[in-house]
Amino acid sequence: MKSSTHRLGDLQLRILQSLWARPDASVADVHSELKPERDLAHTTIATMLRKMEARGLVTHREEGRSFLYRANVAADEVSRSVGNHLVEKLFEGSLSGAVHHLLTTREVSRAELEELEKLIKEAKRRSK
Amino acid sequence: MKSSTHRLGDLQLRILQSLWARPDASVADVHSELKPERDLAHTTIATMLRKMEARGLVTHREEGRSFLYRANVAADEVSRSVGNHLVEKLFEGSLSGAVHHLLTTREVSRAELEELEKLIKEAKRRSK
DNA sequence: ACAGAACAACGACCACGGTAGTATTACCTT
DNA sequence: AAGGTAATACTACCGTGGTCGTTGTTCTGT
Repeated sequence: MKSSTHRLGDLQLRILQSLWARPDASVADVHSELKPERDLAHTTIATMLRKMEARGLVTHREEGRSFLYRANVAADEVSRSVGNHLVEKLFEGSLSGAVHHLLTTREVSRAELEELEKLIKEAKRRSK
Repeated sequence: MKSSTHRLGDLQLRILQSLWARPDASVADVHSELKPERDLAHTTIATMLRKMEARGLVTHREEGRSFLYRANVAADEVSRSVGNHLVEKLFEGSLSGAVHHLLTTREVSRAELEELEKLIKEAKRRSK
């Protein structure tokens, strides 16, 4: 729905993922969750969230003296947008080209291959 | 091999694609090829190429009074890097998650599905 | 020989992701 | 009441993608 949900920085994406996992999250919540992987200042998270709110990615409501942030874009929406953009730009819209590349350049377990086969069978059935 | 080939802007990627299609290309070549889709100034391409050279993405050699640019990163390398980065960040490393998302949110033709099945069979055989 | 085209070099500017320090305010504890 | 604590607001800064204009140089056509 929203325009250009694709260009998202790594931190923004990570913050969104943190928000998707819960109904609400304060700055401190997000900060402490990200602490192990990225040792950022509290204010960095706060600033980022404010910037993200300005772009419509999140919203907040007041709860006492804290803000509780909530994601304003769905995980589906973002992955669709980013994924499509990638396939479009990198593989000229060819899905099989994209998948082929993923298959040949990554380690793919047997289980994952089986899973993929199932997915494709299902897609075929659906498109029937 | 090179560090962080992943973060590439749209224009940079487009320029690389243009370079991959030929052995050498002058600024004018790239500019005229991109003209229909993006009406950019000649200097924009030149500046971008210079910046990209500073980052090791391309190289140039002098040919008379023009520069002939050549891609210094392989197409494979870039798509692998970008693709992996995406799967990592967006689907926590799950390839099937990524493919699943692509399958369910895009229009996929029957022919493409067949193509995918073939790819998977091949991958299974190879991993045997 | 001179005007103009072609081209690289350089600098400028904007947007934005990322990062954080400082200021301010409000609350809590002793 | 005072001092510490926790929270947001504001400002600033850097890197970089993207976009050009200007300038200087060199080549070329008449």
